[in-house]
This record gives sequence, C-alpha cells and structure tokens, in this order.
Amino acid sequence: MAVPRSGSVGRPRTSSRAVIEDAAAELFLENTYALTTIEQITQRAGVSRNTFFNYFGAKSDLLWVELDAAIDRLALELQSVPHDRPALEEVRAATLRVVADIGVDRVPLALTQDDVMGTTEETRVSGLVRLARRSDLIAGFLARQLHRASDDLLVLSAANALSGAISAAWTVWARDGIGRRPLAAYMSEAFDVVSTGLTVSLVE
Amino acid sequence: MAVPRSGSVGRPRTSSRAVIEDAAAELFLENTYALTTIEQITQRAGVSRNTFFNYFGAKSDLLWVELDAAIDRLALELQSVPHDRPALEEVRAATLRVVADIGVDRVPLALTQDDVMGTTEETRVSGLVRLARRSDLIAGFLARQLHRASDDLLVLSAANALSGAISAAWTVWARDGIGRRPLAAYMSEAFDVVSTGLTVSLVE
DNA sequence: CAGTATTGTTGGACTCGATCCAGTATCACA
DNA sequence: TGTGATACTGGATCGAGTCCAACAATACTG
Repeated sequence: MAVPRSGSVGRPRTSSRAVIEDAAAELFLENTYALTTIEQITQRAGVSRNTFFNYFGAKSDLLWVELDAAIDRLALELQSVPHDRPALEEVRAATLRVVADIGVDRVPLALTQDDVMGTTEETRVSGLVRLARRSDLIAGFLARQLHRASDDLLVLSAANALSGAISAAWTVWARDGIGRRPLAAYMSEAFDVVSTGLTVSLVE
Repeated sequence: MAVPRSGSVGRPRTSSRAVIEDAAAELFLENTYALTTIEQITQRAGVSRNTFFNYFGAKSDLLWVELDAAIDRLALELQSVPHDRPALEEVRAATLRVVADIGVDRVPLALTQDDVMGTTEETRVSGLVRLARRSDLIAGFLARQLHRASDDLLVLSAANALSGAISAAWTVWARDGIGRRPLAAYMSEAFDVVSTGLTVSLVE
C-alpha cells in the first residue's frame, strides 16, 4: 500500500536515490558502516526497504558512488580513443582527465571515513570489486590497442598492474586528508612507477 | 576454538577439515558453487553446520585453499630475506620458489572450475581478497627493504602492481588447462612486464 | 588414578543482506 | 477513459555468518 508521506502528495521533489544516499552518509558517520542496517537507512530516508534495492545492488555500493562514477567516465574516455594511439599513454591521459576535477568534496565515502567508520572487511572487499572492474576495463582497452586477446598474459598483467597503481593513488590521496595535493598528482606518480618499471622505480 | 585459518600443511588425513573440503569439491562440481549451501556441504561431510565455521571463516575460503597456502609460504619466504637484499629481485625469487612445485593437481578450486562452476560475483570477490592480502604482504616487505612507510605511494603502487601481475599469472595459467607450461613460467613473464616497465612492455 | 583443563563438536537462536514476486499508486500519453 | 510504464511497497523466503551455552573426548597435572 503506497501511503503518501506526510505533508507531500505525489512525486517527491528529490529523488529517492539522493535521499537514501544522504541518510546513509549520516548513519555511517553516527554508527559506523558495519552497525548501520539497510532498514535503518531506508527508515530515515522515508522509503521502504525494497526501494533501496531499486537503486543499489548492495549496501556497499553506497560507499563507492564517487569511484563508480569515475570508473564510468574512464570507460567513456577509453572508448573514444582512436585505435592507433599508443596504449599506455592513452590510459594515463584518460585517467588524468577523469580525476582532474575531483576535489576534496568528492572522496568516496569509504576512503574519507576510513578512520571514522573503521575499515571492515566488507568495505575493503567492496573496494576491490572496483579495482577489478577497472582492471577489466583497462584490459579490454589494452587488448584493442595492442591487437591481442583480453585474457593474454601480457595484457592482463599490465591491466592489473595499472589498476593496482591507480588504486594506490586513490588510497594515499584520501589518507593524506585535507591539504593534500590534487588527486591527479598522486595518480601521475603512481603511473610513473609502473611505466618506467619497478626495476628502476625501486632502487634504494 | 583456536582454529588453523589457513595453511593446510600437516593436517591429519582424517580431520573434519579435509572431509569438509572433499564434500565441498564434489558438490561444487555437481551443483555449482552458488547453488551449494554450507548446510549441504556439512551434511555430506557428516558434521554439523557449526563445525564448518570452526575451520573456515567463509564459504568462499573453500575455493582458495591452495592459493592461501601459497600466500602463507610467500609470507615465510619474504620474512627470511636479509634486510639488505634488493627488494624487487627478492620478491620475484620468493614467488618463484613458492610456485616452483605447484602442479596441475594444485590449482585453486575457483580457477580450475571457472567454466564448470560459472564465475559468480562471489567467487571473483573472494579471489580479490587474496590479491589484497598478497598486496599487503609485498607492501610490508618493500617498505622494510626500502626503508619507507608501508603506506607510501611508491611502495603501495609497486606492491599492488606486483600482486596484480602475480594474479594475472595464476589466472592465465589456470585457464590454459592441461598441457600448460609450469606456473613458474607464467609467473616469470608477468614479473617481466612490471619489472622492465609498461612503457617498454606495451610497445606495439 | 582422579580431577581438571583444553579442544573439538554440536544445537539452537539470531541478525541481516539479498532475492523474488505480486500488488498498488502515479503519471504520461493516446 | 484506459493503457502501459515506472516507482514504490509488503511480505515471504533464503542463506551466510555470529554468538552462546553445552557436552564429549582427549591431554595434562598432581
């Protein structure tokens, strides 16, 4: 039974999605991620529990809204790269373009409140899912540019390495907190490490 | 309570652990991983449901017994490296030592039956947990050898890249199936990619 | 040998994320 | 007016994972 919420009839002025995200962000800060249930979130948001699953596939999706958006944009950027461009340079350029305008206000919830919320196993695992998705994306792109299969050992190794480096940049950037340099700076350093090769990068 | 979480070395042949593992392997092949419940596993193994959680922290642990053991051994290998040895070379050497005697009979369940069982999101996610654990391990080692913090951007980038490459080697090795070359060969190639640097490795 | 601690095992109750389905309200549009 | 699409809801169900109290068999100690 769809009972109209008090004071308003018809379509709410703000989307349920946004209301849920806000309620979740509040509760995560109040009670930590682990101790917050989906039921609590939807109660505060004023929607039913099932509505949550209309907008999110999992509770942990709430932690990675920003990162998911960034990966979406990376997918688009890579898609529009001409087939004859050098692979590595374009991955780097596309990544830097995507993160160029990401400021302090756009840190993924999971990373911002790493200390506040406590890093549960689940927050970490859900982050790894993003790493994997970005790996797939990059592998597909490398395969296309290099005319190799996307499950080729070279392609997979490189894609995983790149995605891992990008992940490291996000992590360290978020950890550095207020006053940190732009994300792109971290990203650039991380790319250098894997581009020039660990043999060179890791000299003591 | 004290439970050997990982490290399948030296367990008695008749332990509940082994019985559970065998029952699970059977059921995964019969009904796929996703459609097999812990209750079914423990029933076939002739133990109670709770006994399962005495030996495994999660259902997905059953998929990665071999890999977990390998990571355990990698931890030991890295631990015993003298502090003044070159970091990258030692990671490579330790990994190759660990992997040297891993034959076709030691493929992690998740990788062997990737096609049979269907790669669910959960099987993949649980694999990522191993990748992360290996990353942490390598990061700690690199930090020690290079006299840097273990959350340093260089260290983290390199560790993630290495762990990613190692993961790629496992994946491709397992997928190549019977007749494949030894795992160490794949591993060696994967290391080359990140060692010499992607700038060099990815030339068309 | 008796008593005691330790370890492995069990039953049972419980929480919560996630899926599924059927039903209802609202709106756009013809 | 009605028809379909979309958003939302209630309710049922599943299964992973946690917690706790109890109990048996073993090992340990005096």
